[in-house]
Amino acid sequence: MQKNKLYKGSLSTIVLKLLNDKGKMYGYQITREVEKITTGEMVITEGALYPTLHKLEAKGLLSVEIKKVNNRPRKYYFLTENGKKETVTLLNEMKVFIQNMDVLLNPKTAFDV
Amino acid sequence: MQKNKLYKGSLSTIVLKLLNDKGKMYGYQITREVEKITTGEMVITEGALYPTLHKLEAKGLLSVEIKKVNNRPRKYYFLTENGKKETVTLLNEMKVFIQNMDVLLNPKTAFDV
DNA sequence: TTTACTTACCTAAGAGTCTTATGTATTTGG
DNA sequence: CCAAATACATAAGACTCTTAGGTAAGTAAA
Repeated sequence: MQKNKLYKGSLSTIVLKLLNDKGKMYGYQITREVEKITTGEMVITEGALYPTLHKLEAKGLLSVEIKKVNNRPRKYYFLTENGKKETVTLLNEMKVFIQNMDVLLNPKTAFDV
Repeated sequence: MQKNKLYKGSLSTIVLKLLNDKGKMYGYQITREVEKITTGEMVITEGALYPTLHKLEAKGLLSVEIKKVNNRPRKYYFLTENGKKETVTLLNEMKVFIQNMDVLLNPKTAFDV
């Protein structure tokens, strides 16, 4: 998370949304996918991601399935039912935040109307 | 900062932008203004705001002017030259963040095109 | 006139989230 | 063969906010 700032608290929202869309993903894949989608502008560090995945699993929002690929283990994560509900909640919170930032940072003058 | 989430790191951007637009403001006024602009949806706690103002001042981004109003002191803050530059930087970072969140959270399907 | 609320400043302990720096181990590409 | 990529992980520390106080003066209402 360095090149372009990731405001603290947004990582869980990103992870849950990706899993919501893709069904199941493993950690390393998530870091690649975020870079791909944002054309390299946003970078998720592994030091932030893995603890976040473990935390979400501990909260019962994610489940894990370990598969061996090329003789190496991969941990595929996917949303639980509670995880799906939480995804909706967090996406809405982000939407409200962005709306609030919009009115704060792009105030409309009388001339705009 | 409770009712609707303020992602960590965004408070300085909000403060600098308000001061950029209003010229000078005092702490309590900033908390009122944010609530007013966001129709009460975003609340800045004083426990977060005052340390932030002191930090921005220590960094040389803000200057202070104390005025007595109604026999009580008010600390008016305003941007220094460096503060104006930093405001531009932080506003741009926020803009990029929001753009990245948009492509991450609102992916376009082939049918959208 | 006492009580409660608003204005206006402040600090400190703790929680939460990320950065930075490592570490391990296998596979792949040149 | 060696570097890079793949794939997981942890730990110390920094930073930012929450929560919970505290001080003090003015204002409104009962």
